[in-house]
This record gives sequence, C-alpha cells and structure tokens, in this order.
Amino acid sequence: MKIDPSNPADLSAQIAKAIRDAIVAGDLIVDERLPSEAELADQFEVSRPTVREALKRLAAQSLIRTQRGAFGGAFINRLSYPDAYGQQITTATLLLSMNDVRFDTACEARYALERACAPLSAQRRSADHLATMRAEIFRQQQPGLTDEAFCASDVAFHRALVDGAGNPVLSYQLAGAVEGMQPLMNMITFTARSREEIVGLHTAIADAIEAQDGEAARDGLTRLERYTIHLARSVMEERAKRGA
Amino acid sequence: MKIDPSNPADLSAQIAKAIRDAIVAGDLIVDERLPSEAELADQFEVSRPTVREALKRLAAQSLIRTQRGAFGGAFINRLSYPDAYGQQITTATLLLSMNDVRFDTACEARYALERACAPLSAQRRSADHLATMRAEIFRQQQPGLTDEAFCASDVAFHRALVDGAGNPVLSYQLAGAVEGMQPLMNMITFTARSREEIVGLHTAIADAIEAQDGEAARDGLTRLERYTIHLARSVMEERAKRGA
DNA sequence: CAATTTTCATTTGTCAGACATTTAAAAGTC
DNA sequence: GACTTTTAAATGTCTGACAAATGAAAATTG
Repeated sequence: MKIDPSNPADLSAQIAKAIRDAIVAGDLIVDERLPSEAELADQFEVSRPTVREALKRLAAQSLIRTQRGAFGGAFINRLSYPDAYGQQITTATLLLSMNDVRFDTACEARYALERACAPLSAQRRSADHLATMRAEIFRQQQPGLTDEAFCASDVAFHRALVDGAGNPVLSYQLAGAVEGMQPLMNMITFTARSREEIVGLHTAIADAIEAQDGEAARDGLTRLERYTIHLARSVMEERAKRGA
Repeated sequence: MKIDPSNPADLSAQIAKAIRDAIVAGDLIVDERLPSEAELADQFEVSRPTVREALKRLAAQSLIRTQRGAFGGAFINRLSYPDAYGQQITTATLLLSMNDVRFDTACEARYALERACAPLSAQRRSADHLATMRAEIFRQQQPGLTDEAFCASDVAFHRALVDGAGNPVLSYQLAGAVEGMQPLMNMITFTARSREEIVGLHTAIADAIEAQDGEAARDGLTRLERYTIHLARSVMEERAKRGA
C-alpha cells in the first residue's frame, strides 16, 4: 500500500485509492481494523488531516465505519444490501437527471430489466409479495391520491414484483432502475382515465404472477411500457402546446 | 441548507448530506460553483477542515470536482456515464465478495439481465459491436490464454452484447452485473473442453444477433447460463474432493 | 472475594492558524 | 495591440491543540 509522493496534490485521493484497492483485492478483510489515523499518517508520511480526508472518502462509499474511543478506529465495513441499494438509487437518480436522458430511453431500460425478473417472479411468487402488489393496486384506485403518491405506489408495486424473484442481487440491480426513474415519472400528470388504464395493466400483471405465467407477466409489462411511453408523449406534447 | 449543531459529532457527514440533498433536489445545478471553503465554514459555523472533510465525501461520489487557483473552488459535477460505471462496478464487486453470495444467485441475476438486452441488441446490432463479439470469440480460441485472460475476454464479449442494445442506461445498469461477477468467474479453471463449449455458445449467440433473432439470442444465453452453473458446480466439487 | 466505581490511556472529531501551490484576472510594458 | 508581470483568491497541506467518547485496567467497597 504505497502512494506517489512526487505529486504533492491529491494526496488524500491517492491514499483513499490505495486503501480502496487493498479492500477490493481482499488484502483487508471485513471487520478488520485499520491503523489509527496517527499511524497511517506516519506510514504514508503525511499529516493527520490528509489521512482523515482519505478516510472520509472511503466512509462516503460505506467502505469503512469509524468508532471513537480506545480500541476504536476505522474498520472495514461489510457492504450491506441496504447500503448498496442506497448508493445505487442515488447514482441512478443523478445520472438520469444530469444527462438529459430521454424518457423513452430510461423507460426502455427499466422495463427491459423488469421483464428479466418476471419469469423468476412468476415461478417463485410468495404470498407476501403478491399481497403487497394487490395492496398497492388497491391504493392506486383511491380517488384522492396525489400524482406523487400514485407514483410512489407505482414504485412499491414494481419493487414487490422485482423482489418476488427472490434474488437479492437482482433486487439490488433493479433498485436503481425502478426508483431512479421516479423523478421522471413524477413529471407526468395522471388523469382519472390513465390511472384506470394503469391499474388495469397492474392487475393483469399481478394475475399473471399469481397464475405463475411468466410469459403473460412479460406481456403485461410490455403493454405497460408501451402505455407509459404513450402517456409521457401526450403529456409532453400538451406541455409544449401550452408553452407555445 | 442547514445542519443540526446540537450533535457536535458527525458535523462533516451532516454538511455533506445537506449539500448532497441540495444537489439531488436540483437546488444546485451542474457546473454551479459552491461557496469557497472559508465561506462554507462561516455559513455552517464550523472550521475549514470540517468543511473539507465534507467536500471530500462528495468528491468520492463524483458529485463535485474541485479546481485550485483564483476563481477555482468546488463545482457541481455532471455525473458522467464512465463515472457511474466505475461506481457501479466497485459496489457490485464488493457486494458480491463481502456477502458470500452463492455463485448460482449471482449467475442467475446476471443472465436474467443479459437476456433483457438480447432482443434490443438483436434488433439494433451495429457492425461495430458485432465485430467486437467476433474478435473476442477468436481470442477465446487461442491456446496459450490464461484463465484470467479468458475471463476478461468473456466480459468483453458480454459487454459488447449489452452495449449493442444502444441504450446507455441499460449499459450502465449491466456494467455491475457483468463486471462485478468477474472475480467469481476467475475462480473457475477452464479446461480445453469447457472453453470449446463456451466458444460454441458464444458463436451461437453472435450468430443470433447477426441474424437479428432475439429469441435465439435469449435461448443461447439460457444455455450459456446453464452450462456456466454446471461448470462452476463441477469445479467446486472437484475442489471439495481435493480439500478432503 | 466479588461487584462496582473510578481512573486513564487511546482514538476519533473538531478547531485555529499558517504556509505552499495553483490559477486566472488585472496591471504593466514594449 | 500583444505580450509579460504582478497579484489576489482559492485549494492543498501541515502543525499543534483540545474535546469527547470508550473500553480496559485499577481502585474502591460491600
């Protein structure tokens, strides 16, 4: 674990990289304690603030956790699924919002990925996930619901569908695709007619999952994708017309 | 953008969160300049090192970039696809290596996601991506290849397949699934016979993509998944026998 | 002797002030 | 007017210090 002292700028980035590489390579194992900040400062021949900045970089990625007090210090953190979900969602949200990704592109990616889950979800459907899907469909039929709440319920429905596949790695990957799109979905205003349509498609998907018919579930998702894109287009056109 | 000074620990984390939330909410837009470290220190009523630690946390997530000199400072960074790829791969790799995920689980997720790309890739296949796939297949047939090089070529083949879908959001999502599995794949020793088998399946997939037959490409991936899991099982059993 | 309390060393979290380095705008020069 | 020099502002780093937390060891007490 060495750094290049020839470049006296970016020292904290170099130190962070050295430690991160050691973690990724498996040289530092979970729950192992790093040397204290003072010791690291000696090893890398830098000051303690520089070491601290490096450690904060690693903490931001949930690679380490710190504990104060005697026998405290920085410990290699086991990257948990919730932590990974969170990072995934933040990154996906920012990627979509900062790169003016077309709605169609994001939508295509999301539904392609969800279709990947459908057969597994149909095969392994649990009563729990099915109940969640039905409950969210019920919620979506309530008249007083705001557009935001409708979108949030939509996300919950799709999360249940994805989690139903019973594969945590898949759930982790999909978290970004589904939740990262929420801000884009929130831009759509849902009429009573369109909500009815979406609830119908959701019901078809839930029915297919319940019947363990993966192919039908995929079809339902495809129809939902097509309708979502259609809906977004009309909203955009409407907005363009008003703007002009 | 406020912090809770009642808890005098975690100040840098609180500041980082405040700024991050402002970015995600869109209050701070791309390429906008943050106040200088000294000004931030005044605003939040903390010292400059504390502000710096907060900024380093954000830099670790590629949310800001810093520039020295007059009229330099911290700028809101546009999260680029390469940056997002990198974070995605690091996170996925660590998630798999630190949570003793079963090979089958990771494999299932990866191939399910790749199957999601197959129809799009078949539909939009470009000469470029097809050429890359063929080139990697050719490389995989070279006799002197190490197992690591074979795995790397395998990843390159699948990346070309995924990128062929022409959807950057999809490519971003798949980066973690495909590259994050490489360490697990590297644990497999490939015999001449198994390489031959894999090259055959890769060729079938490439042929399907070239023929724009999405269904056949999906089938090829399913067979490849089945064979990969079969291969991993035999390697594990072999290893267990030797260990005992 | 056992249980409890106190002390204490260690480590992180924060602060203040300072200097070095970089950088682009502003001032000066030909 | 084009080029060079100066200068101010900002980040990057260092030193030294103190506060707060924390677990272990020592002291105290029943």
